Amino acid sequence: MGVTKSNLFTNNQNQLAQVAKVFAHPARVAIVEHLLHANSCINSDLVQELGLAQATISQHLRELKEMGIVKGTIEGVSVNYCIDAARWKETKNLFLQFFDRYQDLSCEGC
Amino acid sequence: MGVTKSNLFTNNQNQLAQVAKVFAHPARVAIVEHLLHANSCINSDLVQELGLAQATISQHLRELKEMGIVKGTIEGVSVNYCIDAARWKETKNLFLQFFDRYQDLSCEGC
DNA sequence: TTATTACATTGCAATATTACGATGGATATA
DNA sequence: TATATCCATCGTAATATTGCAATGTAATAA
Repeated sequence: MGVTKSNLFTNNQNQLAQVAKVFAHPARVAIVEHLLHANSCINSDLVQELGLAQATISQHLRELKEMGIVKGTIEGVSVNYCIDAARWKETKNLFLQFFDRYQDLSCEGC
Repeated sequence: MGVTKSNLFTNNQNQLAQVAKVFAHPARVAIVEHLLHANSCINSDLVQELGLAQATISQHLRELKEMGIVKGTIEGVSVNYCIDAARWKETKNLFLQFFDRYQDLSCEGC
């Protein structure tokens, strides 16, 4: 019926899926990459950079903020966005652990 | 209007987003983890393991196959699924490169 | 005060995703 | 041949996501 049955899965699986969702859209990947590159920027920079409407950028930034990967600081009229370094490391480790958990990939059946 | 504007982004960004989509659902994370753990299994194993309907598991397996991370081999009546080791490494590296591309996270503005 | 700038939020339309029952094809077994 | 098993696909329903115009808010500039 279109609703993910989160209760069937482990916390770790749900957590990884939720973080993966953040990177599951090229606009958000682009925003994160731009922030990593530029250290910080404002909404209108991203509108220029990506070519999406202001409202759309704002919405993607909101999701990134909700996930904690990005944080915004009010600076006069504008809001300065940047990567939350601590959360970035956490996220990175979540993926690293997932990929490193199994080293012995030896499929006999295939 | 609800359609991702892929043309606005780089190949790398679209590629990463597409792979991330695979992990953006806990059922697919669970399937991949089970396959990594068990080396290989059949559809009905996953139905038992996850508690989702057979048709739903089949659909998730299809997406994993389309992304190349999982491959299926016909074995008598059933289909034996396993992780494609080469693709797994590629995917892992895609994420590692993304996370490693920027080491100097020093936000002065925030 | 008025205008401008920078964003967030809301509301809408289009599309995508998730889930399952039902059906059907293919292979094995009695 | 008849029956059972395994699984892909189709059709359907519910929900989620994407994108934008319009509107609202708050701070600054004229």
